[in-house]
Amino acid sequence: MKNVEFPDPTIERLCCYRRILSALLAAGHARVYSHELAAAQRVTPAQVRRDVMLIGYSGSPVKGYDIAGLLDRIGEILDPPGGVGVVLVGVGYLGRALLAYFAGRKSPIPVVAAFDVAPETSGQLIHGCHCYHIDELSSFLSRRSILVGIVAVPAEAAQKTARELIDGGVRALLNFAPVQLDVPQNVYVENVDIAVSLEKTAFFAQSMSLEKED
Amino acid sequence: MKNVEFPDPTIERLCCYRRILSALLAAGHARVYSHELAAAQRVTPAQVRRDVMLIGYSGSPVKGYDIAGLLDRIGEILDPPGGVGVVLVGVGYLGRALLAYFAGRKSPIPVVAAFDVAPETSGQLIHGCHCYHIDELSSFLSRRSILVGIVAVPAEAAQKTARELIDGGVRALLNFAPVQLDVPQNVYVENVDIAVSLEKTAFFAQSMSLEKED
DNA sequence: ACTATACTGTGATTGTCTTCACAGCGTGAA
DNA sequence: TTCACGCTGTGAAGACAATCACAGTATAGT
Repeated sequence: MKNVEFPDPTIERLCCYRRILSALLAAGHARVYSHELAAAQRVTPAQVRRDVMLIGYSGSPVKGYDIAGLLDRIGEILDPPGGVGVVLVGVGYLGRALLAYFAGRKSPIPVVAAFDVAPETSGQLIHGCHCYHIDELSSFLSRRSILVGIVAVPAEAAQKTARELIDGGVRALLNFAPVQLDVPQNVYVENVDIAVSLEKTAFFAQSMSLEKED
Repeated sequence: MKNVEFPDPTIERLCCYRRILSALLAAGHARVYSHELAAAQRVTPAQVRRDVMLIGYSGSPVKGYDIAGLLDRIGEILDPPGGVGVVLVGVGYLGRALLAYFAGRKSPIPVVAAFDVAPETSGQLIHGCHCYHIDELSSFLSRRSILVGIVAVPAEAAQKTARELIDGGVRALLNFAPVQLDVPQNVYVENVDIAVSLEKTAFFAQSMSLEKED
C-alpha cells in the first residue's frame, strides 16, 4: 500500500470537490470538465486536474471526468475504511450548534456521543446525539474505537480535555478553543479559531476598502 | 502611508501573538523573547522575528521584545482606525453560539446587530445583541457604517445574504455556510467550513494512526 | 479515412512562505 | 575597559504549492 501523503490543501479541496460533485450528480449530470469544477470553487482548472492526477484518477479528453467514478475515488481517499468514530466534548452553545449542524446533513461522519461537565445534560438526546457526563468519557473511549475528538469546551478546560481524549486513543482533534493544544507528535490538531477568523476578516475589510474598486 | 500588504498567514499569526502577549502582560511579564513566543504557538523563533520585522517593530538584543510596545504595534496593524462594525445574519444555533462566544470575551470587535428571517427573533436581545428581521438589514446598513458581515444562514440563503450585505457596503464576509460565495473582487471572504474541517480531521486521524508512534 | 477541436495529463516554471545561518549589538561580568 | 554571551535583524537558501504551456488523445464531423 502506497503511504504517500497528500498535501494538506489538496485534502481540503477534495472535500469541496466531493460536495460539488454530489450536487451535480443529484442534478442529473454524469460528466464534468475541470474548468466547471474549478469555476464552482475559487481554483484554476489546472489545479483541479493536478488534484485529480494526485489521487490517481483519470478522465477522458473531450468528455471530461465521470462524476460517479471520481466521487468513488475521492471517497476511497477521504473516508477511512472502517469509518471513524467522532465524539464531541463540550455541549455549550457551540457544541449544540455543531450537533445541529451535523445532524441536519446526512454526514458521512456522524458524531456518536457528546460529553459535558454539566450534570443536567447527561442522559439527554440533543439533535439525535446521546449526551453523557464528562466522567464517563474514558470508559466510553475504552469501549469504542474513536479516532476523532471535537473540543468545544472553554479555553481553560481545553488542554485537560485534549489529554483525556488522546489517552483514550483519539488520533486527531478538531479544536474550537482559542488555545494552542499541546499534543504528542502523532496526534493531528485542526484548529478552528473563530476569534482569529473574525479579526482576520476585519483586517482585510479594512485593507479592501483602501483598494481600487474593480 | 505605506500600503504594503501583509501576507495572509502573517495576519493570522499576529492575532495569535496578540492573544499570547495579552496573557503574558496580564501575568505580569514585561518582556518576551522570540523563542518564548514561538513555543506558545507552533512556529519557529525565526518566524516570529520575521513577522515582527515585517510590522516594523524592533526588540533589543539580550532583552527581547517589550510586550506592551509590541502589543500596541500589532493593534495598529490589525485594528481599523475607526473600528469596524460587524453584523451577523442568521440567528440559528450557530448564530446564537457566535453571539455567546463574542459576548463572553470582551472582544475588540463587537457584533452590533443580528438579523434573521424568523419573525420571533425580531426585537429580542440575544447575548447582549439586538436582533432584527432580515428585511431591516438594508436600511440598517445604510444608516451605519458596517464593514464586516457574518454569514451564518443555511447554504441555500447564503448567496442572497451575501449580496444584500455587499450591496449595503460591507467589504468582507465571514462565511459559515458550506458554499462558495460569488462576490466582487473587492470583497474579501473568509470561509469557515466546519464540515470540511471535520472531514479533514478524520482523514488525518486515519493517516496518523498508520504512522510510527513517537 | 482524415481532420479539426477541445479536452486531459504533466514537465517545467514561477511565486510565496518558511527556515537557515550568521553578522551586529547591547548588556553584564571581570 | 575589555571580553564573552545570547539575543535580534536579515540576506540567502530551501521547500512547497500553484500556475503555465504544450504534447497527447479521443471524439465528431466531413
